[in-house]
Amino acid sequence: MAKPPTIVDVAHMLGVAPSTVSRAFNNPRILKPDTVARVLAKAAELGYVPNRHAQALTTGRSGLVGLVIRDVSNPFFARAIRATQREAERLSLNAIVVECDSDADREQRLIDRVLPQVEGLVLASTRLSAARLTELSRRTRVVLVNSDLAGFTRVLASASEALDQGIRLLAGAGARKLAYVGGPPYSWSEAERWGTVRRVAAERGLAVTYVSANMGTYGEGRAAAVSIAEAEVDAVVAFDDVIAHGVLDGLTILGVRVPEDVRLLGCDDALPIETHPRLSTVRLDIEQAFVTAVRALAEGSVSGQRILVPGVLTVRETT
Amino acid sequence: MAKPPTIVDVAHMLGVAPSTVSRAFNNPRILKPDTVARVLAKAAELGYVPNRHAQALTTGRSGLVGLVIRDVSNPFFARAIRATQREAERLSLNAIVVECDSDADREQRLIDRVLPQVEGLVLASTRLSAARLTELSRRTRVVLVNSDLAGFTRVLASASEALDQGIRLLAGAGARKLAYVGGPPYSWSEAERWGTVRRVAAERGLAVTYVSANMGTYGEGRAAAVSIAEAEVDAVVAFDDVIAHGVLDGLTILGVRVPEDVRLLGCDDALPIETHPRLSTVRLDIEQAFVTAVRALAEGSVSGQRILVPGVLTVRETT
DNA sequence: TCTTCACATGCAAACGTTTGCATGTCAGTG
DNA sequence: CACTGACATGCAAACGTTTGCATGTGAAGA
Repeated sequence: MAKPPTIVDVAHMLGVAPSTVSRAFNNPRILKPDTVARVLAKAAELGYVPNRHAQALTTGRSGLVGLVIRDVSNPFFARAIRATQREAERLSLNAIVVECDSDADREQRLIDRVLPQVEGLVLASTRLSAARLTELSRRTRVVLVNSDLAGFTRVLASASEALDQGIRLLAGAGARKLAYVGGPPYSWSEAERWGTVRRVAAERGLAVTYVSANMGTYGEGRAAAVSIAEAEVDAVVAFDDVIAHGVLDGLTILGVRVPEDVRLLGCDDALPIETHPRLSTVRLDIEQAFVTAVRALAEGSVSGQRILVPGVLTVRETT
Repeated sequence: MAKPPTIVDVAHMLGVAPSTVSRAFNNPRILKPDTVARVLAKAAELGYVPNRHAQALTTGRSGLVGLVIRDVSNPFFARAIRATQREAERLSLNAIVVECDSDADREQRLIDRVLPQVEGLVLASTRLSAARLTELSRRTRVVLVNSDLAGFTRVLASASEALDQGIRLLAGAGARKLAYVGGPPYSWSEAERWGTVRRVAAERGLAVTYVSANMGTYGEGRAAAVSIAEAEVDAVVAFDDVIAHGVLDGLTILGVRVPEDVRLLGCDDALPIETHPRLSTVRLDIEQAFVTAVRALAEGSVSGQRILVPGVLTVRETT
């Protein structure tokens, strides 16, 4: 691990000034093409790579964005990570991923830690209070995903419209009693989904019972199946696919057939696997949402706009 | 986003030298306790936070480690990311995650990009050639996970022993014909697993057919079910749980019952969900593996040791 | 009372870039 | 042939730390 060559090394070997080398990389058009070529050639020969720390120090730009999520094992966030990283790559950035477990204090702590290294932060379904977010936005650029807080640039992956369609479909197929298995409370997604379910159910004259799966785990979904079976509903809408799969498994164990006895609709469409029968769901355009978020960050748009990215109903075998 | 206070601001307000402030943070014991207290208090009051870029420039330490993986949506890597980040956190580091899709060139490109920012790299199931790795190790610290290359510090999450047990269990239950559904070729894990299956099968006098699922996706697993059914085997061992679940679904569609007609054993135990019947598998200690890797990096142990982390057989309902 | 030394702190260089300004050259114009 | 500019490049300061060395202080020992 010999120490790498610096801009000065390259400059000396060529008998030019360090600034010339710097410009050959950052501002080649103001140099004589021949000079640029010589510098680049020599740099390649020596294996010169700019020192990002030094660059960051002078320019204030570190080339890093932070992505703050709740749970890496949730497939939703897998898609989020991939999209974020891909877009960052396109913008010559690197992404640093932080998992913070639905715990606001931990989230704050971890954010404080990455803060000094990043140019900006994408917060997915953050648990931070409005006050803390405002404070945060004074220290760095912030873009919110799936949090609808006025004044912030925010991207919302909306399931509302597709869910509406889905419920009408269920009602059309004869469903009268509905259960909604809710996910993490206080999240924008939960509020939007539960709100939509309640509203549309009311419009269509469907009864709806609420069952909770606060942590959003598979196990909770399976446990929820018991109360669902007791409630003798015709259809279930779940907060997301992980929960939906839990419900599916739970119902199967109890001898309830899906979709014959009960129809089931999930949300996200992010699972790396399928089950049998294949789950009907709302496919969210998570990629689009995070790509948009990263772009907004990079552009430095502190515009505070509210961007909605709609999902689409994907009917498979459980409805 | 007013520009944050620097060490010099703090120093001036207190009438001390910048170096004193620096020492109050990094080397408090050589200062008068009272001074330390005053500095810390004033720093807190001003909201002073050390500039990591400047620190990185002088010390050469960026506080960042890179984690290079193949596929974020694979649950194996979800556990890897979590463990890495947690351990990094404990060591006051941040982790930067890079997904590179089983593509050596892309991997090289992305590594080159993060290289200047990180103190070291954890490469999980890398696709890089030995030559490239050697070259890489001259430029930064490298720890390998699930690649067994002599000379490098490497951590191996081994399924061998547990797989051996599992196959003996299958044989004991009367299995005579085995299928192995292989994952990404050229990976150490694949070599170890397939090697173990073949060896143990031979020892027990079992016939074994190889079916491939090169990309390691659910869909390939499901497709593989067809050839499995044709081969009329008694038991299937799959490279990992994602594939195993695909196989399970595929077999179910074909009317083959698991475990009655065919027994099924997966590997990893990382899925955020379960299916019905619950999958028997080898639970790998992925956390332990990555925690070890990060520690080795942080300690700067270029010792080149080979660390084996064994998995345990977890019998559930498919065997 | 003078010397010695430990201890606490200050000074200034260094880390590797970027960038505003100064300088030098040369072609084109009058 | 002198003058103006455009153009290419050099010079040096700045970014915010860390750290080896120098300095100043006061207490302990002689």
